[in-house]
Amino acid sequence: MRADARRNRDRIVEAARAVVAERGIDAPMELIARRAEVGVGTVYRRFPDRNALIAAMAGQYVHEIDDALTRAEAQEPGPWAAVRSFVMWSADQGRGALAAALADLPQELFDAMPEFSRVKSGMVGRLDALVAAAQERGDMRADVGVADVMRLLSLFTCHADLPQERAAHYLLVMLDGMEKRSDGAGKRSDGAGDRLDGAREI
Amino acid sequence: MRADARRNRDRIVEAARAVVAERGIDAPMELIARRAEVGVGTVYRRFPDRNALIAAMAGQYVHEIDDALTRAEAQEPGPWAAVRSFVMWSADQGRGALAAALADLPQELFDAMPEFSRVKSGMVGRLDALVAAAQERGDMRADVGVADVMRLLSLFTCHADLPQERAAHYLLVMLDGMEKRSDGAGKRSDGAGDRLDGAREI
DNA sequence: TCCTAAGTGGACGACCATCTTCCGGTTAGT
DNA sequence: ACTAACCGGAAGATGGTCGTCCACTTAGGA
Repeated sequence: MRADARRNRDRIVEAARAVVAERGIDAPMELIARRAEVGVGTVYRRFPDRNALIAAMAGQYVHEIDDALTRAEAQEPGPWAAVRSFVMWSADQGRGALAAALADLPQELFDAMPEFSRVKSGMVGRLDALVAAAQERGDMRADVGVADVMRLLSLFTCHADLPQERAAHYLLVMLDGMEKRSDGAGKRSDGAGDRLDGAREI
Repeated sequence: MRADARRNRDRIVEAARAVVAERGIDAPMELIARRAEVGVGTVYRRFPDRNALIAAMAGQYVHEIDDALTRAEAQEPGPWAAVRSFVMWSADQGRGALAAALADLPQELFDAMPEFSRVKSGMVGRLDALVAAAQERGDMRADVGVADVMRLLSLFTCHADLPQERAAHYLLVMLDGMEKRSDGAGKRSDGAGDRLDGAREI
């Protein structure tokens, strides 16, 4: 493969990520090509069809997330700190928007990417373990689960019209709300804060 | 207008609301017709084109919201209670999803509905006054504004995959977080809760 | 430098989803 | 019983996206 071709391939995957993040999973190929500063023909030379491109992009993305989780596990002092750090990393740079877009992949395409689902479910499992450990240690409220963490993550980051730093603030507030406090400040005036039940359902 | 025609007209508007809420502003006419249990022809007999239907639906919707706000103002004991009540009413029955869908109306259509924008901005103004009053009285944190209220509302209610009662819980937690507490419990461990700045920008 | 395999852009035909029209058959209400 | 109003849904018109094709360009070895 020629050097310029390699370069273009990378730019295309990069562009696909950006465009899918902001226009959803159905973003037209031409938009992706244009963002990569490349003709449509070039895209189709590298990827047999649209699905192949999406698959390549999703594969790269899920690995990136997986690595981030590994880093958080290794570098943070404890499970709760790791969860926090991972969540904030995910909220960065519109990664949440991409996740949300990928969430409505056609089932057919999803099935065609066994590795994607493998890495993804492994990652979710590890995050789940982290949450459980944090709760075990008493660092985190017991009535929220991975499902809540993931949901808030996608909620706060999948809207292009929500300024990024604002999303980060909301997330910090929510994370803060999930933290267990020993001073009793966690008691809410109308008990609403205690009704985050039904967690753990993935 | 014959009685059955009148009945069908209402069902069509109702169907449009439901379908737009769950499929977005670009939902196909046939889906709306089918939901109303009516042929496409019937829809076009009542509304000259797609835009006319959307406009009728949006007009009805904005008035409904306006009325709800009026009710909240009248029936609740104070401004903060009114805000809470209005927010929770809005979160009900997928109204947030509809609001989100209407948020990306084509500008052209938006301009063609002067009444819609009039009622809407009047409503936002009144809500703003309510928030200001609540803050004046010391019932609500001073560092959040209507913008935050509206954003959270749409955030939590515009996702079909977020179970409704879960969205309501999150909202309650957030509303609770906006409430001013005199016992000092509002002080958060890392100060994140104090960084909700930039409010009031509509 | 020259040569050529590899690469490139973008016009274009095929295809599909949706809008809107139209008309033969049905029905509410007098 | 009569008819003006109404109904459903087939079908033409339209617009947008996919993927192909080919004339032109370029990287990189001889």
